Amino acid sequence: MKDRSPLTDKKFASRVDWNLMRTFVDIVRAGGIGAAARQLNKQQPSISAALKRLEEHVGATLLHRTANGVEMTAAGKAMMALCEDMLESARMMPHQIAQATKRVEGIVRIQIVSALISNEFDEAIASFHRRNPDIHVEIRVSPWRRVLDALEQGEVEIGVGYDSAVRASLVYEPMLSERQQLYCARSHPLFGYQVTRLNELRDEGFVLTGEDEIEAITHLRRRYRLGDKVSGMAEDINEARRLIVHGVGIGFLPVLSAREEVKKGRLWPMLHADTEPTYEIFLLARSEPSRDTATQLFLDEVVRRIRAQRGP
Amino acid sequence: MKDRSPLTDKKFASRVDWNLMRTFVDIVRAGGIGAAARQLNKQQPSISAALKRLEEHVGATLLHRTANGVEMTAAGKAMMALCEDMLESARMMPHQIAQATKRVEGIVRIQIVSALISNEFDEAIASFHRRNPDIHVEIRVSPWRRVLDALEQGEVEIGVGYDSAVRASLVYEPMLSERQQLYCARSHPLFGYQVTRLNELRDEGFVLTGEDEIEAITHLRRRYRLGDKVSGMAEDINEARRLIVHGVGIGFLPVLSAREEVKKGRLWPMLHADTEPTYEIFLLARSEPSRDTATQLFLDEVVRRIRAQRGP
DNA sequence: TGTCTGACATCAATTCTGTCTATGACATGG
DNA sequence: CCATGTCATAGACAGAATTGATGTCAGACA
Repeated sequence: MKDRSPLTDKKFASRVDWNLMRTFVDIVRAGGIGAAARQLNKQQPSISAALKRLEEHVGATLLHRTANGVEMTAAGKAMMALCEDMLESARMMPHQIAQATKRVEGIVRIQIVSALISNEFDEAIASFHRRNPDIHVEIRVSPWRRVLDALEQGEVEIGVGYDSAVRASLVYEPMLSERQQLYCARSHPLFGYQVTRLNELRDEGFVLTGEDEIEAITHLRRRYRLGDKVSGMAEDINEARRLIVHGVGIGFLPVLSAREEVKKGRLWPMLHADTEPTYEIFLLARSEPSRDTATQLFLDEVVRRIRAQRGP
Repeated sequence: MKDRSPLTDKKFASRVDWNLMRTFVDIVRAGGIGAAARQLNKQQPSISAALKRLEEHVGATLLHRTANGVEMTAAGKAMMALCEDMLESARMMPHQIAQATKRVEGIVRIQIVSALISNEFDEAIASFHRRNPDIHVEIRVSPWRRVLDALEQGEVEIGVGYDSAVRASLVYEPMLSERQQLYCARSHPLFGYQVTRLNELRDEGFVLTGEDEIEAITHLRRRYRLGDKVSGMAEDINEARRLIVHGVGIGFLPVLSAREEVKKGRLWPMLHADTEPTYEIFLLARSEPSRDTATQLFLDEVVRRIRAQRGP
């Protein structure tokens, strides 16, 4: 009965050294034992031995040692998922405890694209401020490229917007998918008509959103030579909408942000709904280690809500 | 900068000894430092020191030491929640790894009350068998009291049924809430009529379910002196329904189990829907340490599904 | 091929840190 | 007011993890 290693051990959780699980995550993330050792300022044999101990307790090979690093076995992947959960809990501790202990002070700066419509986000801000009245919340509006820059520069903690690529320095939480539509004013000759051939619009005067234009739209415009004739320009969607409503030109707007005007009969969607360009709006933050407690709590709040919304 | 204790530590998760979190759970669950020490076969100062180390790292008092044990502070409660998450992950490891590594063999015996209708449960069994074809699944039917006994005796691993109390040796996962209704057959003079005064039924011949009768119903019957005249008896709901359908007597049945017969016009619900007795059906298992991998995996599967169902 | 490099494993010596024993302080209850 | 429970502190100790040196193996490159 000395052999208390295998998987049938009922008291596994109370016998293993939980630190081995943290080390395991480090090894996998680093991609190898030596690599992990360097990151942790330890000696390589130390990590090697730790992994061995863990595998002994578990009773299965977790990682295959290859000539250039390690790769997870099936068991390793299962292990990794659980270990990452543990890490996530551990990471939360300072923040959660700060919140429970004292009133957290600090500042959360948010940079956001204009005219975003999201109930979850609004509610998250409200509830966050209710729970943490001493945290100062600041919102700035800018074109989406500026949102990304500001985040990476550390000018703000949180971003909301679009991105064409995925940067390692940021984390992306999908918030909602937005659609855009091409609108014209009531005074426009095509008001009330659906346009099927985009070429027909080549000579129309366009209201553009400049730097704030989503790339999908830019491509679409290039393709059909739309907007060669620019009759108006505003980087803020709300202002662009004003220009379009007042007949300065036709132009693309997010459907939700135009809904009210459409209902009032002041804007007309010119394209068939199936052809509306779609893109994802993300909640953005710098990746882990550089977040302070205020930011982390805000992030928790929003992520929790948008996940709850997306789930079902 | 030697002082790297407080809450603002960005690398908290990678500096603390994760084992302290397990110990923390043990202390809270045991209700005191000494008590925890005894359970863990350690000396009291050892645990005391561990808690102190943890509190130092966290930078907050987690537990108030009182004359008879400890009690959690606000910070302690926040900590406890996260530590329990970690423990839960750790507990899962042997089972998850077993599943990932080999085809798990074993047996899961389920004792269940008759005529239970639950899609989630059915699907869970199907998907469980798909993922673990080598695990033998056995289902037995019995009155609810027998379900509880069988579980506690270790005759079966899983139970589904009702309980009037809460026993420490079992864990309860709410599965669905069932309603019962009083039915009569088509041949009955009251078929088609709603009974408002239960007293009127005092002289009716009843079909009873004996030991399988839910306590709420027993009370209801006693109160109105129903079922003094017993004209039929069957512990299996399906058989009781048969007796009622064929006019042996009137009797209570779960609404779902009678639905088909009602639709076919062979049974009639005599009471107003608002007065239908309601009770919870639980998924039952013995508490933690005595579960084998097969049982744990089955439990995971079912719980995951019924939680997903209940959540929204 | 041979050799070089980088990856991981093994081993003995050392350092460290958690544990134990013993003792003290403090509250509660009879 | 003493008995009995709680937890805290201090110093000795032992075991476990880390170190640093060395060994093995696979792939890359010439």
